[in-house]
Amino acid sequence: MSSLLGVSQKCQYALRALFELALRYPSENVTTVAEIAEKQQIPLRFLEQILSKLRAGGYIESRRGNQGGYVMTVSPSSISVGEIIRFIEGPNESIDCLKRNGRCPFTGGCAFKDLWEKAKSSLTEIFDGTSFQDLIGKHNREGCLFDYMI
Amino acid sequence: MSSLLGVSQKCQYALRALFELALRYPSENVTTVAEIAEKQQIPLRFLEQILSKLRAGGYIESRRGNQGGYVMTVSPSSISVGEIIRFIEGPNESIDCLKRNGRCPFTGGCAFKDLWEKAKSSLTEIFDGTSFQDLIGKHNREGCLFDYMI
DNA sequence: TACTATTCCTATCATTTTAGTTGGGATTGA
DNA sequence: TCAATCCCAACTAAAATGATAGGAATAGTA
Repeated sequence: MSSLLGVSQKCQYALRALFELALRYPSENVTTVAEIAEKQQIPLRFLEQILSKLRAGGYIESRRGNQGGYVMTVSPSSISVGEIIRFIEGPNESIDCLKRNGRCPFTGGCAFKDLWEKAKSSLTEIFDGTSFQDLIGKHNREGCLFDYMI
Repeated sequence: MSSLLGVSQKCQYALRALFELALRYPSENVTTVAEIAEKQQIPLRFLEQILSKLRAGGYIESRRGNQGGYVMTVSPSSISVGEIIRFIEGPNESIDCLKRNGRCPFTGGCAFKDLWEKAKSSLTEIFDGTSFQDLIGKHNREGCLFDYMI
């Protein structure tokens, strides 16, 4: 990663997978990992781990065994993209100034701190302000193919 | 990196080093790598490489040999933080959707693309809108110590 | 000239992170 | 019973990160 926005592939997979399940909400039919993997072009065994983690976080539920799969049980409008990013990426903070007990080279405060905070809060605002329902709305308005419904 | 804002340690060092030189602008006296390293708490040999790169980019100039060092030759008001971040981090793009020829899982367009673009442009706006002169202004207003002047 | 402080160039390296892969076990519906 | 499916944990290959090291080139100074 490197250019400003730091969102790992894994996290992008998680978001796409959750989006795929959100599209089916509030149906109680489960969707298999294989189907999500195919629709969203994610390596299947890697996706397994990601869905397992999302399940642990309470964002989705699973049904095991034959005819099993995953299903979203909370409303897509109640989950924001930002929440999922934080959940998947964890509490890592790459900016020294923003770390707890981060060291600033100047005792009087660092010239960059405000800037990093501003950038971070701007992203937080955008990502926390976008729910999966919003994504679905956009998706629909732009006339994407619902090939899974055909 | 990992949590939203993806700015490497190396890049933070580059920004701090350049800021340190900007503080001395428009003086033509050079500053040694050793002094910058000490003031900004950056590993010296690593900083050497970073300054070398900034020089190649035309942001600073060097004087070699005894009594040598680095000096800023362009106005701090003409260089933005965003420009330096891009210069140091390079053209890497971690978001699939934003890559040239990036593959979106949906042929009709990806539900996330707009979101990534919005986030990216928000950061660009913030970082490109902040020059090193702005940082110095902030630094001064907040009463930081200019211990190198004492 | 010799000496020393400095930047410059290139290679190497250790650690961590990333992005998976693999193997096998547990569970369930038919 | 059997096949489809999720579940768990370990392993791994590649890349990125954050340096470290050696020595060459340069320039001021005695």
